[in-house]
Amino acid sequence: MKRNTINPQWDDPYLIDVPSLPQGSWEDNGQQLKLSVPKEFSFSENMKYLSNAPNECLFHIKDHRIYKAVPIGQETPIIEISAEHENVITIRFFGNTTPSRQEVRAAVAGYVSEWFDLETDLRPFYDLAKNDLLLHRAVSEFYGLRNVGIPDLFEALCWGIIGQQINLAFAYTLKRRLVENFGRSVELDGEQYWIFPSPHKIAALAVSDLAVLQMTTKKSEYLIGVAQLIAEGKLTKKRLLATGDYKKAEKMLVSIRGIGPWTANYVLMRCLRIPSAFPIDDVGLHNAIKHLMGTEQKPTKEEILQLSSTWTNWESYATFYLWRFLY
DNA sequence: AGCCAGGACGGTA
DNA sequence: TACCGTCATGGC
Repeated sequence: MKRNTINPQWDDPYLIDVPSLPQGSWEDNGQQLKLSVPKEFSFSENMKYLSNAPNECLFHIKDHRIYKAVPIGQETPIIEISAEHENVITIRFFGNTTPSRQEVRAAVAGYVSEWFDLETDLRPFYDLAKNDLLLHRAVSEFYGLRNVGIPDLFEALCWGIIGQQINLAFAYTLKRRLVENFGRSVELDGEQYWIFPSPHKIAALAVSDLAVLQMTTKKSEYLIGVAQLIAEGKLTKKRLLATGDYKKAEKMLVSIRGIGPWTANYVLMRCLRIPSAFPIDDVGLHNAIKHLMGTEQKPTKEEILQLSSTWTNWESYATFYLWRFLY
C-alpha cells in the first residue's frame, strides 16, 4: 500500500505566504488544473532556467515535467507541472494527494501562477529591449522566459541571506542542509519531496544549530532573526507591499539585520515582483555585463546606471534575463 | 595554491 | 557620505 508519510515535526502552523487565487484564467475539473498563459511565455525556456539549478532540493525535473510538494494549510499536495502546448500549463495531483477542497486547489493554482509570474505583460519590456545594447540579444535568445520567482517570503529571504558572498554551488548545498535538517518531507512512490522549514521552526533554533551546517555564525544569526520577525507576524509580504512604494519597502527590509541592499532588492525582485527592484551590487549581473560588453574589468556602478538608464520599471526583468547568460 | 563567490556589518575619517 | 577590515567557507 502506498501512503504518504510525513515527518513528525508537522505540528506546524505556518501557512506559506502565497496568493489564494490565481489572477488569470484557469480551469479546475477536480483532478487537474489548467492555467492559461500569455503569448509571451515559453514553458521550455522556463524549464531551461529551472533545470540549471544545481543540487536543487525543493523540486525535481523529469521528462520535461516539474514535480514538487506544495504546502497549503494542512495539506501537502504533490503536483506535476507540464505543458503539452506552449500556451497552457497543466497541473496534475500525484497519488492520493488531490486536495478535496476547491479552495486548496485554487491556492495551488495561485502558487504556480505566481511562481512563473504569469500575470506580467512582457510586451513593454520586449519593446524597450529591442534597441537596448545589453538586452536585445537576451530577449531574442530567451524569449518567453519569465521572472521565475520564490513566492514564499521566508524562503526568499533565507535564500538571499544564504547566497550572500558565497558561490552558487555552495549556496545550494547550504540550502539543502537547512531543508533536510529542519524542513519536513513527504514520500510518495519512493520519491522524497522536501518542504522548506517554517519560520517558527527556525526561530526556535540556536545559532549553533545552524552553524554546524557550515553557515557562518553571522548568517545563522540573520536567518534566526528573520525567522523570528516572520513568526511574530511583524514581517509579511502584505506589509511590505502596503508601503505602497518600492523605496519604502526596500528601506523596511534593509533596516533588518542581515539584509543589505543586495538582499532587499533580490527579494523585492523574486518574491514581491517589484518591477523596478534592481540588485545592482549583484556579482552575477556584473559578470553578465562584462561578458556582453567583452570587457576585462567589471563595470562600475556608474557604468551600470548608465547602461540601465532606459530600463525604468523593468530593472528586475532585465536583471533576470541577463543572468541567463551566465550558464 | 590562491582567488573568488548572486554581501553585510561595524568602525573610522 | 565614503571607505575599509572582517567575517568564514567551499568551489574551481
